[in-house]
Amino acid sequence: MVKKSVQEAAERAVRLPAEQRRGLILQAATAVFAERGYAGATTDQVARAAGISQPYVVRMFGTKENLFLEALERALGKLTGKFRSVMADYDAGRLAGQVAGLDPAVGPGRPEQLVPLLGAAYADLIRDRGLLLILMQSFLAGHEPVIGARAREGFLGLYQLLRDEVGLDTDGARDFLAHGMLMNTLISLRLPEMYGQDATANELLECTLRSKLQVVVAASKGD
Amino acid sequence: MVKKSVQEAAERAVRLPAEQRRGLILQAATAVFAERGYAGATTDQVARAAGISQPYVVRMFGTKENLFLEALERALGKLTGKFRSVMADYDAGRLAGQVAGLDPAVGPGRPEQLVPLLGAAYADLIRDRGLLLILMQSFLAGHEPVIGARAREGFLGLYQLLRDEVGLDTDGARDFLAHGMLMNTLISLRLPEMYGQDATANELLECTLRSKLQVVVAASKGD
DNA sequence: GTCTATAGGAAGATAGAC
DNA sequence: GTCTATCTTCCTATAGAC
Repeated sequence: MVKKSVQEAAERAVRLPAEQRRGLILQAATAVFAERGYAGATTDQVARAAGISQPYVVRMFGTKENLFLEALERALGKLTGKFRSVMADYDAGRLAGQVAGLDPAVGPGRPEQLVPLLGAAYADLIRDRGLLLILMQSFLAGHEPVIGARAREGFLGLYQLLRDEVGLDTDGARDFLAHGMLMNTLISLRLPEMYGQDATANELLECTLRSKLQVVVAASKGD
Repeated sequence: MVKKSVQEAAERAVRLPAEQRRGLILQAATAVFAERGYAGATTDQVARAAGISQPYVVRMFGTKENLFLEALERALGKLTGKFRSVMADYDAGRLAGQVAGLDPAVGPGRPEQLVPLLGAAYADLIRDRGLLLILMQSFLAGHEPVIGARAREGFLGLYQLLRDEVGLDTDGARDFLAHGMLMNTLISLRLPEMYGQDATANELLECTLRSKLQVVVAASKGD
């Protein structure tokens, strides 16, 4: 029966190695949770986004809570990974072209030079749809016993990274986090999608995102 | 039957004028939505918090969405109201005791003097449990068609207030919002409740909340 | 490795009594 | 002005086939 096999090809997901499938589901979950929050997202929405059936999502991750946790873990890992790789590049002198005066001995020190680099790296992460936003959603889920606890740890971990590895002082780390939270808020509010349509929104976006505006606007519009 | 009347007194809400009841429900809704988000909160939780039945909540506000909208409206109104009253007090010279050099002609200008005052006023709003957090929850609900739209408007309105009424420049308004978003995030994460238990959390809280720490910690612990 | 069917349990909203 | 009862829809999770 040709008809049946066509139907199957359309409705049935191709068999994939479990690890690869997990990755795809986590990616889909990140996007869905980022948009709708932990409570607002359904495992069925994740399943559709990943192109598989709802029970299979649950089967692979046990519970919705655990799925969120794993997506959160992945996001935290990618963020800290990116930050550390920027620092490694900087310390190895591989960013010579992008930084004005590269000698921390004179002029601005390493932390001060790293801040704009890390800020740009942060904004760049929005390409991975939902990565920053699922973090933000976890921060707003402080009342959830398991997820909230992990979110607290993760947030404090970021602060420690800024302080101990980047070398920022207390106020510097705070300011970096503050601007990160503002960026997340603007993205969550979907202001980048209004770019060009509202003068106030434009002003705020330009001033907040500076060099990374194009990236963020493009990513938000589903590029 | 004494037993029955006691039971009724315990289970049945006292009759209240509709307007007063609306206010109580909105207050309860603010707290519940602030904690669990729009999607995560249930009308039943709001009803319990307000001491009435779930259908009555729906009866009074039509839909859960509309209940959230009205609570959001109230929060936006209280916030802008508080900011404007601080400005009025400042301009009328009623804050002489609280500001160092009060003459905008010499030293720091009006906007620069207002910033810490508004910051303290902002932190003070946490006394009204959930007021700041329901705003934050609305910002994270950008995908909701109605609520998201109002949240965008509200956020841009705050930016305009800072720019046009307070008189901050673009960067000043951005920084103020950024630190507000950080404060909201810390509160949502329940870090104030950890105060005294974690060195890193303490450092971040002290540096972010400065003079208002006691207020925030007390309010978070349910005072 | 992936699906269909479905149990079991909320949650929002309505109807109608008091 | 406020409640109880309930309809309906939706969602997580399980069972079991292919």
